[in-house]
Amino acid sequence: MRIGELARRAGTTTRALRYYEQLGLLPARRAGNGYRAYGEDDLRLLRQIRTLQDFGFGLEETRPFVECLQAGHPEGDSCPASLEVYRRKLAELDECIARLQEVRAQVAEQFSRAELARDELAAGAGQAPLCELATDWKET
Amino acid sequence: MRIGELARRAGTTTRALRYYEQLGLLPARRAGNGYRAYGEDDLRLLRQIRTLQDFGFGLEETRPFVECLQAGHPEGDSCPASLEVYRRKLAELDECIARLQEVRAQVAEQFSRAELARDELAAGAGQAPLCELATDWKET
DNA sequence: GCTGGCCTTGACGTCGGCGTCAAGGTCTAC
DNA sequence: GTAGACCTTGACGCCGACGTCAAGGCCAGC
Repeated sequence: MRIGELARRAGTTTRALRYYEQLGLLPARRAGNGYRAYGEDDLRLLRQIRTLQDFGFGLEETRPFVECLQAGHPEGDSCPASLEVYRRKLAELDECIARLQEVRAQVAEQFSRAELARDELAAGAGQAPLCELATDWKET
Repeated sequence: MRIGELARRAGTTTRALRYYEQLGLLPARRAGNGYRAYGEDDLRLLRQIRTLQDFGFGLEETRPFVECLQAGHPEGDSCPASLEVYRRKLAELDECIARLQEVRAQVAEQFSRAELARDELAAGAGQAPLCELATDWKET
């Protein structure tokens, strides 16, 4: 299988595959004419990479999984190094989610405060004077 | 006030200030010698920028707030455009948090599945045969 | 033999928010 | 007059994961 077909079957681009090879992540054999030659195993490696990328893993973080598959293990996460990456990622996600939630709370607070201030200004420009007049009328 | 002092007082760098000016975000008057000259108002603008940046706002997203202050409003979020940015940001944050939580759940699932598989392999190498032998013993 | 579709390497561009260096001007204090 | 602390502009570097273009090689079908 040549690079174009592999890219199509994995739903990615030839440029990405060349980039992975450059990183040593997905090395390719070469045909006699210099073309990259891939097998079905490479499709598995590539799918592993893409799956993890969809989870937000950086390419370097996918390396243990790829190497695990290359070593002949049944799954990319059958190796301790992969499990360690899972653990680190979970901690990272928890921290990130917590930070975002805190930020969300602060932005929401600023937002409602600003809206309140706006409403008070609007009230001050119309309602309050009218009320004063109204009370004046009642008292007169 | 010159650029160095403003940077120190706002807890940022001169490079950042020059960059903001380049974006037209924080324009500076010039002294006779060509040095940038800032006032206390500029410190307020800058603090507004930094606060929003800490919330994860991009520089372009801070622009409505800065322009609002420059227009003489009491707060950076006293203008409709700023409130709109708040709203967009809240929606963005919600979406981002939701996506991360979904990813977290999927990674956690993969992780526990992988750990289970590992434990079963470990068991398969020792415990399971022992159990079979144990039942054999009972039945024999 | 020629068109068209594949492939090759190399190299520069992208996005954001600056960091960092270079070469030089300005002002103050001694 | 000179050291040193500030300032100026300009330009390249960085991070990650590629996109995009250029110039050229390989191969199948007509």
